[in-house]
Amino acid sequence: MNQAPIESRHGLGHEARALGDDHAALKLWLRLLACTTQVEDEIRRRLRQRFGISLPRFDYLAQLYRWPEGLKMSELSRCLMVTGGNVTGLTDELEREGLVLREPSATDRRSWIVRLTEQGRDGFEAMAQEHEQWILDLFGGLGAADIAQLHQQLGALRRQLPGSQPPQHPPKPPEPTA
Amino acid sequence: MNQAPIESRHGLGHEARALGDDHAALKLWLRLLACTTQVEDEIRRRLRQRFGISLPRFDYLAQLYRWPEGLKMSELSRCLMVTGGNVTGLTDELEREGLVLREPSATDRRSWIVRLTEQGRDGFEAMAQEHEQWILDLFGGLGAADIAQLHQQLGALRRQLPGSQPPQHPPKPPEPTA
DNA sequence: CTAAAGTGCTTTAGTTCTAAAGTATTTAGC
DNA sequence: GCTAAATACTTTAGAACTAAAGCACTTTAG
Repeated sequence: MNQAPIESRHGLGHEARALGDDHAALKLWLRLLACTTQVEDEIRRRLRQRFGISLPRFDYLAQLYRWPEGLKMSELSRCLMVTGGNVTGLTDELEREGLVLREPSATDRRSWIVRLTEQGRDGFEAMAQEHEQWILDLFGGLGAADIAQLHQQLGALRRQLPGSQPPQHPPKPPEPTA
Repeated sequence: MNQAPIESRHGLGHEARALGDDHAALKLWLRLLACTTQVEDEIRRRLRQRFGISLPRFDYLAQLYRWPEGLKMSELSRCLMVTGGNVTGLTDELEREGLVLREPSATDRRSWIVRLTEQGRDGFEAMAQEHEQWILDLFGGLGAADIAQLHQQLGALRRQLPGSQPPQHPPKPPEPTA
């Protein structure tokens, strides 16, 4: 009948890109990818079903939420790890939907400051709350100790990945009013 | 000048979707996502630069490589976790480039069996070898013990994710001739 | 001050993907 | 055997992204 969401919760997934040999790092990578993909697809599905929003837009709103005074489009581009062209498109749509607002920069006439509208802010808060509950559900089968340990180990992985700089926030990281 | 690859190796990345509170599961998820994205982008970049191939196509070839007798398109769709429409498009292009081959199924006239050509097979082997070396480089800063432990912990995470079935291979998993 | 280089955003063309609908063939029920 | 439903692939429209080029403005060097 239909080309359905493909029943993404099967057991195999990415964990199959290996050749025959059993190199540990490769297996680790494939498992890492498989876990992430599985969770991400589930979140994506729920966001669309529950709120009719895509994950990229949710991420976009989440970033703006953390900087109530707004961000330049170039800062958004860096935060979201996407190209500027992509930010232009997303901003166009979210602005059209009344969730964000483009304001001209006072100091640079090339630049825009993007901010959440009140509607965008309220809407995101509602979504974020449920989103966090989903994460708790998805990872809840792990105990608190396992969660902490995984978090710590991924931190170690991250630090040794080439090009890992210490996090550097755009203008300044204000309290997200939370 | 250009809207460059965005200097993907900065420190922050996805690890910023959180609100103000400090829930451990959410932080774990964001870090997991950040690690995966970082590695994946790097692999994607190297595949394109070194071999002029995209990650999706590499994954496609990798799956076929594991089943020398070929796979049905629907099986590929399941293995790669993408829709059938996507497989149709990828197959069209890879076939045009001479890397794979569509053969009619002997038992079902709706169905195609896709296989690597000799050229596809040889090409993939060369790429896969280098690809594995990249992974070793990227994860090499971790010791063998850390790698094993992370692998084990991600296995635990995976098993408790909702809908985790034991891996189920399409027809039968033959030795990949490696 | 002025030219050149740089920065910030937008536009364009093209890839990868999805969901939904369409076509052909097979399978099941009666 | 014939119809109805299911299956296997393809097609279409559209979202999300990228790389590259373009335009407007700003900064830097002479």
